[in-house]
Amino acid sequence: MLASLEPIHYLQELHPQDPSGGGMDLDVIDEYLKEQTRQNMQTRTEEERLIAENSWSGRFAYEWQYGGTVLTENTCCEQQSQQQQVWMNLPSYNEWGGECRSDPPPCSDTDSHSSSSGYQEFPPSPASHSHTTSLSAGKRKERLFQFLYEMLQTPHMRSCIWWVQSANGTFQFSSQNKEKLAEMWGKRKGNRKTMTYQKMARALRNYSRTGEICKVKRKLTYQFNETTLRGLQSNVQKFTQT
DNA sequence: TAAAAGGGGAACTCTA
DNA sequence: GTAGAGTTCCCCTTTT
Repeated sequence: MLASLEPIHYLQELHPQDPSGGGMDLDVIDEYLKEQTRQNMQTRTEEERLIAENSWSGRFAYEWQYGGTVLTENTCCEQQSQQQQVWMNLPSYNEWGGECRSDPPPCSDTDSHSSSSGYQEFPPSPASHSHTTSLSAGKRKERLFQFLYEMLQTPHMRSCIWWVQSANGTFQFSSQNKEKLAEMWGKRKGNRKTMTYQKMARALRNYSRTGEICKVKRKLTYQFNETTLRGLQSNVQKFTQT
């Protein structure tokens, strides 16, 4: 499903480098991309419009759990104008390949295996802003799998994390940029110390006990279970309907 | 063989 | 006070 909306060649054309390759200076790229993103908001490419067929205007998948009182009108509007989150067309349930597998099929069909060098710290600001706002409002905290799902729906994050098979919820971290993603998670949570991939992976392993996410026998690859994925998808649908 | 990744126990923090 | 959800540390094993 997503694969059809997000042909590999699209990404290859946009960002011909390997997502995990490079060893680039992320801070520099970060700054650069922030600037680029601001500009791109106004001049999105035709390809981006295609991929954003089900464009979603800036709300996060997890917000429903906050009871819908997450954002002030101001922050919400700010986000929408700053960040047109691209919302992928997600799979129907019958495409699910079963429960979490420990031995996934070869990923020749990696549907959004990013070639993006377009790392951008996400979100441009809403995370810390809306998140703290929501927390102070006494709502549930954002959970790691929600954060990861959000990142997976963010095209600019494809240098850090991407779908291997969106249809069954399989995703992969970039070996180059996984630490950056972990840092973002740590910042969003407001941790005292810097979050590392190792620590984030520890949290991910805890998910295997609850079954929300399980490890796949492939390097840096994990998989949402059906229920989790369904929940995350339906959250978004609720938002798009309201 | 070394480095990277994966794994898990256990104590700890933070928040609802 | 309690439970949930991580976070942090540490050490070991497996894979590349």
